[in-house]
Amino acid sequence: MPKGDYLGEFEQIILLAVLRLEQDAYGMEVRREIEARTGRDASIGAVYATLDRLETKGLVRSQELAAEGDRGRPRRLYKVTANGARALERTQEAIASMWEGVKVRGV
Amino acid sequence: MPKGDYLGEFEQIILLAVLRLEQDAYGMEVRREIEARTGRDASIGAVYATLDRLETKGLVRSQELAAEGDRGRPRRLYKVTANGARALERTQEAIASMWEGVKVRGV
DNA sequence: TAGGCACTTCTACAAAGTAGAGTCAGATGG
DNA sequence: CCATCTGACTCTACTTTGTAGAAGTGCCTA
Repeated sequence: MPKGDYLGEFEQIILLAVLRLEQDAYGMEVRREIEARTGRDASIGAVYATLDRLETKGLVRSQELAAEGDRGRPRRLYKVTANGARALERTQEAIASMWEGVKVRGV
Repeated sequence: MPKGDYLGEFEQIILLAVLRLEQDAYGMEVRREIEARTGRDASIGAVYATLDRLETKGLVRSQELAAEGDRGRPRRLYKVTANGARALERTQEAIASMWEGVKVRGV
């Protein structure tokens, strides 16, 4: 059974947002995606700090993209690494195995 | 959409273990359940500290149970409160909504 | 009465979560 | 052209969670 570490709750959310956004995964957009999907109003600082930490752990990697025609400064595009995907799976499996057969009220 | 706070990763695991164990949810057993289900070898200190914090937040409540015929000191039995159940649902829903339609490798 | 077992408490520190002010680069417009 | 608006990212600082392991408690047994 899995050894190694698990992702924090917000780390999972961020990683999933990056996965969903594919070519569009930069900080501000990640934040918007989370807001759109879950209604959770994460502060921009929280998002970037978490992306940073995930990058340090090798779970995402990023590349700066010069602003083409766009306004403002260049954006930093994120992508989930293979390790990131694995960590996501591992974490989700652990939680799923705890949910198995559990009923909490109507669910 | 949900406002309010979300459970940490380990908090979810602990809460689920307490739910599963029903009448048997005391510290050491919670730890064993997690080990059995997920293979995760949580330290006993981690388990109790988390149960404590969940109790402070009103997500579980506990009662001391005198050891009847059993050996050792009395055990402290935990139960998930209605708020605890709600927090669990909220957190799980948020993560599920982020997973929706996402494919990570074979999954 | 020294140890051992089953459990809980305590202490201390590392990692994750969070907010918000600050900075950067262009766009707008008075 | 300077003020300020917008979209984006960086930094700083602090709180909450996660984690380990030693210490304490109460009973049991050699």
